[in-house]
Amino acid sequence: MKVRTRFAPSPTGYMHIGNLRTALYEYLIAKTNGGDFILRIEDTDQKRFVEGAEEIIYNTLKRVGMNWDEGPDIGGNYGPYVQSERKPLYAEYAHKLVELGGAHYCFCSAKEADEQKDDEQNIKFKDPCKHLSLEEARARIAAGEPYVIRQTVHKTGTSVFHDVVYGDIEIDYDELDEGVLLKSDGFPTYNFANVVDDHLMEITHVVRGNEYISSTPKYNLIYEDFGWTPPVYVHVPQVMKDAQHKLSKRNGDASFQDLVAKGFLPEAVLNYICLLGWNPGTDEEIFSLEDLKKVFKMERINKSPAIFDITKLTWMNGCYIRALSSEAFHEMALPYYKQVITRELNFKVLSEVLQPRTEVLGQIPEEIKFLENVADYSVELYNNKKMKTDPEVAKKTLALAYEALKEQSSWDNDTLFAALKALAEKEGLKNGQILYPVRIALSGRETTPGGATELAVILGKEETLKRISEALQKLA
RNA sequence: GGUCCCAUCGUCUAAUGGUUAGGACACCACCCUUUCACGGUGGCGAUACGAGUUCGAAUCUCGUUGGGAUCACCA
Repeated sequence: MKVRTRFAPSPTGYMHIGNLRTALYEYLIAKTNGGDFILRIEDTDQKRFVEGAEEIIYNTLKRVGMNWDEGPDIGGNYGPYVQSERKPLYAEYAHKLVELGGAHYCFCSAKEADEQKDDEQNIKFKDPCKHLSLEEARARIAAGEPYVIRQTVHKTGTSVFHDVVYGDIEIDYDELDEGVLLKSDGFPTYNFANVVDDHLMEITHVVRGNEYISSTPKYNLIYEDFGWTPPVYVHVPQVMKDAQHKLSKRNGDASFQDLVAKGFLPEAVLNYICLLGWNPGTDEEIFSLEDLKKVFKMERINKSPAIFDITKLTWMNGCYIRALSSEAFHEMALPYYKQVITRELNFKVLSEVLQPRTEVLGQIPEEIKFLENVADYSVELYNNKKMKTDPEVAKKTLALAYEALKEQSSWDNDTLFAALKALAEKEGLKNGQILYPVRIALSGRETTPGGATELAVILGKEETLKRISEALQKLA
């Protein structure tokens, strides 16, 4: 049987990290088994629908290269792939389930049911409608009375099911509540739509967060009552913000699109989240989606929750940035340059200097804004013990450097560095006594991406000489 | 509260009864070096606790503690 997995998000306007990781695992389980990955939109809750949310889902999956084989936009043999378009189907199956004894009509209001139950005291809603005869129930429906269809838990004892990650799980049937399957607006709940669709779409592996573990026996009961075969279950642990809280939009935690907006590369984010709760069993950590298709094994998914660590993602993003071709990096970095730079610079050299130093693209503007303007700085900066410089030394060496640089006709790093090095030798100075002050003069900062001569190349001859003479005035 | 699940360095994790408990991030030190970074070398640092089974336990069993999930006409 062909492996088929599905990613079934509800369009609530946001793709969070845990969701994306679930999608990744679903994709990989399909692709490592030569199967199909299906996209299904679960929009049965009309109140939560967010305009444009579907687009975010499509764009995110496309951005990371997880192409779906069937879905709302491209169709397939098991459509439609949007649950609101499948509405009549659920009603049909729900009524059928009533006939099969797996569900019953209920005329109680949501409020009535809610008032009866008590979580603390473990009191469940006991539906009086359960005892209505089918004829009576149908008569009331025919009379126009609003109703829902509730699941009937008709078994006792212990339900056992197997999960790829968690092993065998046992839950007593009397723990199961008889939840609503078909709402009074005619839409199914997740609990029902999910089972019907997974069956009709021939989904073989259901991958979802482990918060569904406790309701899985209810779903299995539905499969059983219909005479259908349940899927293989792969419940995955939560992705946490810290030991107590899971990542969520409410906490203001970063979504995939937030991370990308901050300058994280989609490939790096995907690589990182894959390793949250899964590992290949080797020491390797850097994996492209193509690599993962070769090494992923669902049996190696962990049971315990994993905390999302932005520091490690940042490191990994740096790895991806360094692995970029210099052209690719340059192109990606350019928009960030433009945020703070209006003057003409040697951007090509700037990119060469920045690439090994950049971990997140969003850091770039802050790192380079001194190239646009030198912020006011204290002459104390010229004090550096290791370089054996102070404002007095700087005054002298900057003047020498000015003259030496003024005479240079070719303006590249090797030439400039050789010239200043030769100057130091000639004057009996340490390299640093010239280079350090020049770097301060050009940047006004204690540390900079690149050294003195690299900054000079980036700034160009005219601006370099201008900044050195301004520094000399400051030191005078 | 009932039920279910989880528990190795700060974090992500490896070790499917026998390892000086391994790797990665972070941190620290040193090397490289025109500052910073990159790169290299090294260091710090964990089996939650208590019993049991066993020649031998991070690993199996039980208990304790801690955490999480679930108990919607949300998914």
